[in-house]
Amino acid sequence: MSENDDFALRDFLPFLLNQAAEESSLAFQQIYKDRYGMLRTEWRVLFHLGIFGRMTAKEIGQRARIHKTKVSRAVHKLAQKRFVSRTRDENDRRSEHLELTPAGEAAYRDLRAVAETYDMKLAAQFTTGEAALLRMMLRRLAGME
Amino acid sequence: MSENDDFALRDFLPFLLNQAAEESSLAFQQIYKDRYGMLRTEWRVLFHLGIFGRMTAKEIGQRARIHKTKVSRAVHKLAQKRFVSRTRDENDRRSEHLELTPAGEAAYRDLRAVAETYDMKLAAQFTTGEAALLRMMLRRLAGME
DNA sequence: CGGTAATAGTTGATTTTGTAACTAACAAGG
DNA sequence: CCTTGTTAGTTACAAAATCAACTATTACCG
Repeated sequence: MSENDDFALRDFLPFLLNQAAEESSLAFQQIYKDRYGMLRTEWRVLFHLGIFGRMTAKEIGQRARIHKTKVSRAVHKLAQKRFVSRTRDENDRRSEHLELTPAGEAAYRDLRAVAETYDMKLAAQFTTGEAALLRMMLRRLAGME
Repeated sequence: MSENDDFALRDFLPFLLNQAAEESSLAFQQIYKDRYGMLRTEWRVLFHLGIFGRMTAKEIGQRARIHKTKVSRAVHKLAQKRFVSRTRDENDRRSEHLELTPAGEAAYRDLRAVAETYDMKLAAQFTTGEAALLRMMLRRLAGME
């Protein structure tokens, strides 16, 4: 039997990253799910529109690295909830521009406030320098440089 | 419209952690999927048995924070593949002890070697000290201290 | 003991995701 | 124009995750 190998699962980065991601998403997930019945992709789309303003589904997918079918379904649900409006591009009628409605804006602002507080709480476990380094390293690992 | 807010999605830790986790898991996932037809939970269970030796489904779930239905299904598939053997506990016949078969051992050793190499490659993006700090911070975020 | 509660693990129904194929619109070359 | 190729987005079907209910067994307590 190969017990006590020197390989430590608790140090394996993909494992560790997943555990940290799951754990740190939990409480925030609960909020956007309970308050607005949203899924992960939905709040991401909502935030993208809240931060960058009007954009197309494709642009969102590229920025957030979300597959187009996921974006499509998220946009559909957000539109059902009257959080986003969709208007066809008159020059290229394949694509449509997405924008937050006032209700969507309100939800975004609410969740953004929650996110800010939440993020600060997470980061407070470290020194300012450590937290900055962490974000930098995560961006590099995510290929978001 | 609320464009250009000071909130930056690319710095939001739950988002960042998820992106890093997904990106860094991708290539490794491809390997255990292609070579052994495994899912994420399956290789996790395999690794737990490989590292810690004989244990029950419940223990695995607790250590890895995986829900019991996920563990149950993963164990089922690993047993189908003849990678784990199951033997009932004679004192408490509700639970059963799981153990890697020789074939399971082989798969574990193979994947462990891949994981080690892969982890080193990921960590090589940083200095030794940075990498150690990263793992420490991730463990803290994951509640694995 | 006997009945209720707790535990290990499984199964089934519902939701969500992933993959591939599809529609509609535009582009480019002949 | 017309054929072929590309692009934005949707839909259909299969795979997987989630949640609740279930079985079998053991523990607790009057």
